[in-house]
Amino acid sequence: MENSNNEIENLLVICAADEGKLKVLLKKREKEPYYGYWVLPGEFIDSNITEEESTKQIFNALVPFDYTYTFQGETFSDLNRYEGRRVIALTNIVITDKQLIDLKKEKENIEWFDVDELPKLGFDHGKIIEKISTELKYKIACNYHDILIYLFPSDFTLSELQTFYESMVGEEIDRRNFKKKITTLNLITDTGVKDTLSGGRPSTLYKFNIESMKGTRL
Amino acid sequence: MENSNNEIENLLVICAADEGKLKVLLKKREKEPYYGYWVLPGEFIDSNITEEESTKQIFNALVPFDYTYTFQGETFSDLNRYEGRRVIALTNIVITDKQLIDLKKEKENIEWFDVDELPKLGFDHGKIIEKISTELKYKIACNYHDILIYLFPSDFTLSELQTFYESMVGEEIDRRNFKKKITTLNLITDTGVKDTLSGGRPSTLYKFNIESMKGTRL
DNA sequence: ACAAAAGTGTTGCTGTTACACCCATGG
DNA sequence: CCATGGGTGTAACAGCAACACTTTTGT
Repeated sequence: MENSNNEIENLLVICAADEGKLKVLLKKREKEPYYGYWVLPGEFIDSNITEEESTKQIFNALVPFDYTYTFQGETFSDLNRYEGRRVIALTNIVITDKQLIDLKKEKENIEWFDVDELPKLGFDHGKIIEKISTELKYKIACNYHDILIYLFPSDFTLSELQTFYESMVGEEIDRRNFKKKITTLNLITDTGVKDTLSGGRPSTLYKFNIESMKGTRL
Repeated sequence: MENSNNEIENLLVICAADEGKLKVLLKKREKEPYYGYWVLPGEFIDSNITEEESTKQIFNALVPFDYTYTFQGETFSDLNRYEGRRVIALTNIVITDKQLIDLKKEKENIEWFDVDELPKLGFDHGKIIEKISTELKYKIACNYHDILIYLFPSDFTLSELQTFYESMVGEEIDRRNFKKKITTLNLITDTGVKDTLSGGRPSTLYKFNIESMKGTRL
């Protein structure tokens, strides 16, 4: 066979870290099928648009600025995954900063959800998010530190980072040992600023040392 | 947009371990474009065949038995990757045993190549193999031991395994330390059989302990 | 007897775990 | 002054790296 004919969609899994949890941005669907359900933002693509352009386009339809980091996820191709038809879903993971999106969130039909506490999802998007978040957790657990830079672009406290890290690897870590680990690896720098928003003693705000993190793969 | 129209192909990266190296099975192309070049075996797919069926079909067109392990690789979608058209390439990595395929190789137009010493390849298949073999190397380096079971299904010597492992992680390891590592993890069992084919003292043949390896991810 | 490859143990080092008390702030 | 959360050091242990000589076979 020298030709074929398929429908393709590009789905975005837009991720951010907040309150020590991995969040994903979902959109409330405005038409049938699955009217009113939550789904991953996406669009059908045709053979004249690149995956990257499509990703940017979907993202910009939600918020008016650019993301900093994206990479391809698994492709889903079950025969009946889209209303009985086989629409192949490419997925792209977009890492962004939750605060940025919150600032400009005038739209009522998009919302962040904790990946472990999802609402009712349309199509097979529940399965997709589950697979991709598992993959992300493995990557972070396997010390692909690069991803953390994008999840924590601005200053953060050690507790924030630790809580997030713990939820990714699924186990608790001693505070002192955690600090030792990342300071030994030279991953963070004290910004000199303190955060007084928490209940007790103000916590130091850190930022990542971008140089030390490039290619720090286990 | 609620419909789209795309050409899709499924490409197989069929892998085996031999002489301590990662090998990939290529096919000599029998028509234009790229007549006579080496390419990944594959086929165009349509919306009525599953990815798994297609993978099996492509594999069986080359050899008359089944593979034991397969998983999805990256998807390639550059606008002009297929003769100026955008044909989206799904990839599937198939892990098999080189000896099996050698036994039945009556075909002249398929051949194993070392992933680091490839011939002239058609289309963008060089780039595809490079990306996927890098990914595979990372997985093996990150202790996804499962893959090794399928690359070494039959008895093997420690040197064989070590040479292969070294070429995957890109560094040399002390023989004693390597043995210590995998015996501590309980990964292998002495089969009692010796291999007298090498030059010197006969080497012990081992097999993997399948039970100990399930989910041994870092 | 020699060449080729396999087999084996010990020591130091380094990174990891376990663990508890004091400090700075707000109410 | 009390509640809340943040900050810090040390000692035992485990896993990892470095290292060289002996054994078994074929020729």
